[in-house]
Amino acid sequence: MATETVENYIKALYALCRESPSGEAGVVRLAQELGVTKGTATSMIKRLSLARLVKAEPYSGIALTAKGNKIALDVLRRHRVIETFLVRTLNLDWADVHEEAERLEHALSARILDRLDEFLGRPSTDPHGDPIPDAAGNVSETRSKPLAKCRARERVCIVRIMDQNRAFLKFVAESGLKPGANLVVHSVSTQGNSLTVQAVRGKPVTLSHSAAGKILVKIIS
Amino acid sequence: MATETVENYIKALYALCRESPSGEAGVVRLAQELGVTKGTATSMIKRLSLARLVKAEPYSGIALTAKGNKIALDVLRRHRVIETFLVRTLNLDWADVHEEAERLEHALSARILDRLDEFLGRPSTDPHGDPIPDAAGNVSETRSKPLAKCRARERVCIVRIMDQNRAFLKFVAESGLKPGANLVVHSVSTQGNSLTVQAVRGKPVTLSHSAAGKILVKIIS
DNA sequence: ATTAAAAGTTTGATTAGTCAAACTTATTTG
DNA sequence: CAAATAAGTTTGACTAATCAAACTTTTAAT
Repeated sequence: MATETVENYIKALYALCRESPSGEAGVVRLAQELGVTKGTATSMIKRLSLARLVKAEPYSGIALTAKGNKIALDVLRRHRVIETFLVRTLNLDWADVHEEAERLEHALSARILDRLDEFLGRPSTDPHGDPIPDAAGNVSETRSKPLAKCRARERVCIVRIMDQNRAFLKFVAESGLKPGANLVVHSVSTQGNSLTVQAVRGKPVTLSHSAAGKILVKIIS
Repeated sequence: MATETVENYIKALYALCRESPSGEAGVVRLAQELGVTKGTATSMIKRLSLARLVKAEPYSGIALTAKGNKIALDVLRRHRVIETFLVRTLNLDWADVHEEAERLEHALSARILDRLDEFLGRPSTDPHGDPIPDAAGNVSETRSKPLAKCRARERVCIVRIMDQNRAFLKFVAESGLKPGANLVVHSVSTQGNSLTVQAVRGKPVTLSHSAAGKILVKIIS
């Protein structure tokens, strides 16, 4: 079994590879993400490379191997099942659960994970709308687009919030923009740097382009 | 915060001090308990002593300080709340939960612990009958005596099983001797090395003296 | 009261994970 | 394109936790 530290590196690499267009991660960003120096990250990458969890040539990009990917999905599954449990069963605040899950995800055995998953009714997404990989590592992502790309008068349903920042999540929740909420796009500013939406029984909310970019929606047919 | 390793040393020391008549623990037993060499245990004791968590002179007994005791009770609380959750909510087997709780107890924040405790209705004992210290570190142990000290025809209620061994717990459960079960002591062998008991709606079970010594009971008035 | 055994300590080495700082390679940008 | 900057690597040192093996002290036994 990978150590807690290794799991954290793998998880961070998974996220970085996702959001980078090349599909590869860099040492400096990785180090930032984990709060270590870049030298530390380099030496860890060397270890992961030796263990065949990542593919990395000196002075070039880093990518997960199939083996590394499997670990990433496993950690992600544990993380998201725990988040769901903390919100649904223990009534923890939406905005707080990320940090808590971060600590617990490494201590969960396969057996407990499965019991927890069963107890929760095998949820397909966590409270942020992030898909929960199944035990085999399959992820089914709902087709969606950023709210930022919507046009005026479109009716949409929020699918996912792509940000774990506590302040942002608190704002999103207070505006009634949690996953599952139905919205109408009121208006889009001419320069496209903000848009106003209204939840079914809520007040109109104006969002910056960057905020609307982190909210994924599907169009209601 | 103490590291996971430190928490484990403290917890083991707490148990050893309890069961020793002098109230002090020794390095060799401690090392055995934790699966490390005695040299390792010695050097850790030195560190704990420096951190004022234990009181220890070279070549003599080890005792927890007030500070060390507080940590021990905190870990014990986390351990026992988790065990209760695993058995009551996730339906894990009585005999398996100890090892699982061992891994989880170090990853539980105070906030989650309290929510879990609340969710479970603030239980006073875990599934083995071990008392759960409250958040302030108070433990209320039910007055009880070992089943081994009972006489024939006494009616008793099982309060606590003082052993985490899986095989023993499986045997105890299969014999219907879980905490809360009511028994009649049928007979006590002349040499006192075994005794036969019968649960209310169960078959008679014969227990060795050592097994009966690990089962704590209270007399039904 | 010696001496053998058990308990406890010390020493030197190892692995995981980390940092600071010097260094090298790649990428920008004037 | 050359110089500046950013990205990545290496080196030497450190802490936590561990082991094996030599060593010392205490305890038990003859």
